[in-house]
Amino acid sequence: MDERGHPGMHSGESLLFLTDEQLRKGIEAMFFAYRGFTADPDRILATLAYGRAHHRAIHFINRSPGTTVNNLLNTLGVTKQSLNRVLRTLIEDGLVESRVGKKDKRERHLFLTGEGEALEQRLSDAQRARMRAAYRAAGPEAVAGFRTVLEAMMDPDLRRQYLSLREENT
Amino acid sequence: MDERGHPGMHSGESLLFLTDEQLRKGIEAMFFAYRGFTADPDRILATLAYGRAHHRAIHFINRSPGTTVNNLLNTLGVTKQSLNRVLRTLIEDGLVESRVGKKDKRERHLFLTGEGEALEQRLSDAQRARMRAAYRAAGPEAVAGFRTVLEAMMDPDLRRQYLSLREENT
DNA sequence: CTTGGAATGTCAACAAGGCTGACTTAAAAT
DNA sequence: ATTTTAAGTCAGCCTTGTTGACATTCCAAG
Repeated sequence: MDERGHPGMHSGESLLFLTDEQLRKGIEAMFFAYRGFTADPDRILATLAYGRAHHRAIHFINRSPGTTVNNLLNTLGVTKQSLNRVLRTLIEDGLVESRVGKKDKRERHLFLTGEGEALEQRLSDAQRARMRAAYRAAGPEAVAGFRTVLEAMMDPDLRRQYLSLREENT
Repeated sequence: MDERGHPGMHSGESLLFLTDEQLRKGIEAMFFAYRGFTADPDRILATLAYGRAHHRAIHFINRSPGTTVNNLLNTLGVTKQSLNRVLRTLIEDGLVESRVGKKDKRERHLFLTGEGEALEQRLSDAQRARMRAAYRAAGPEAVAGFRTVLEAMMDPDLRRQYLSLREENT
């Protein structure tokens, strides 16, 4: 389709970085990078009979201790049945604790146990090691650009969640 | 530590962008952005009884027409049984054509049919639209940084594949 | 020419982790 | 008192990944 940037759109600036070829490279970069992104935790999880879904739950419970099931549902974007299956095994295995809400007793507030925190550490250490290497190799300016583009790529709802993440609900 | 990043250095410079908190934000950015990244094609695929696996196969066959099954296997990082299941439906549905190799008749070379190309267009148009919006909002420098960090995040094998992608094998 | 190994395809079985739908329980809100 | 909400559960289905076993084809080395 449009192979080179058309100068006359917004201003006179070069839009060469918006060609289909550039976009295709970006798409493939996302695909390959995401594989790397999940590779290290996946290896650890495989030895424990857990999967990526468990990792995600653990990550976000750790980030927001006391979060409710509903909150987690919205963050993860899965059905409560899917989440419940994962959560149940984590609670049975003693990695997550579910406490009945004080104000609203219908709610369950989720916390990592000591053991849960230990696994979270193992997983995020592995994932951060790769991120750290990539960040260090790329430098601070590239990192800023990386984050900017990723934010712009999110759905608005998720971007809001991503940007807020300061709410603690206990 | 001070706040400004100094582009070219690596000794006494600020490493604030390498804190665990910064890394965690990067990790979550990847998670949320990847959701956005796949959302639009997923919606189209859902109406066609295809999944992400079909999209990936179609994408890489389109990128390298005539690629062999083995090549595709390496690129996608799945087992041949998994790929075969997807490939079979695509061939049955007339989106992909499999031609016996001329030099080595054991190999199958894969091509998109007209119909296959049409679907590829629909899917990649949708995906590129989001990427284009994100790129435009972020600007060329951010895009360069985005690509740099993603490349650094890949496994070395995959990075090589990502960077080459010029081989045509027919 | 024979044989070993590579590339491909296929069958079966299984698991993770998505989904929908239906239903229960408890508690809050109206 | 009734309705709505939060959570949990059961059943069943789908996609997409996995292993393992095995057949076929055919190149290439002995």
